[in-house]
Amino acid sequence: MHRMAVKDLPMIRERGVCCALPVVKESWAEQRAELMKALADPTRLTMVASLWKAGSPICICDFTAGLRLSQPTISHHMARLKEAGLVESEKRGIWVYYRLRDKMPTETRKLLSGLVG
Amino acid sequence: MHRMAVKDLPMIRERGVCCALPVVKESWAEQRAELMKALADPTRLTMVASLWKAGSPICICDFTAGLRLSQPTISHHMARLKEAGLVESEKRGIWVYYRLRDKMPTETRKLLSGLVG
DNA sequence: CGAATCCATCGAGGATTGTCGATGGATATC
DNA sequence: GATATCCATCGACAATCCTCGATGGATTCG
Repeated sequence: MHRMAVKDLPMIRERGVCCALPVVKESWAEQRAELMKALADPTRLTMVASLWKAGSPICICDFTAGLRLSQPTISHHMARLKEAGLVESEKRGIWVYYRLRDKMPTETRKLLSGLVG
Repeated sequence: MHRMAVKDLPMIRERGVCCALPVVKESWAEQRAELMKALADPTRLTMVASLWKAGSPICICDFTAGLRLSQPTISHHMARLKEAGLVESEKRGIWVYYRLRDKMPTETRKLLSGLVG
């Protein structure tokens, strides 16, 4: 990537006029930040990574057993992932199985790939 | 990616024994979650995207002017990015220029590429 | 039917976060 | 030296988040 050399930094700049380069809020930032928040937790990252690597549904009870957190906390984290559109669930008897969502935006899938794979 | 069909889900499972599949906390999760937290904010995402696309240092005063936030808030967000090892700064007169950090882990750079590019 | 298991939801406590105004240091201009 | 500009830090406030115990619905086993 091309990068401006340090010595090329403007030495002089008109004081009080700071908009030499227009910086505006990115339109996608809000939505993308929501996705990042859903992934900004070690427990949820582990959940996503496990589901990704397993390639098959995992009972939530296995997360409750394997991670060192209470059952409500595990349930809360999984609900958070579901709300973000990352996982989907299916009830099977008294058990509930979670898996990565089938239909995911390409960019989201790419992001997960970079995170986990 | 191979995905187990719904009908292949185990119908019966021994009650009270939930560790059919060992799920353990991923070793990289903690560190990676810190990086995700740094990126889990629309303002900071915009900052990183602007620096990425510009390919050259940007005066922080341009962020203060362009984004609709107070100067201390902009400064705080940038400090957060710096703390996460995503940007580095250089003082030039009374101005401070920020740029994406030169030496960044490959995985981090890949993540940014998927986010911004 | 009664007991046991799995799970989601509720309510609460403590920690973290995003935002701002106020303040002061550093630097350049007059 | 006095003044003005840029910026980081501090203190504070409201909002959000992570975690847990308690509770109740759903389901299965005896």
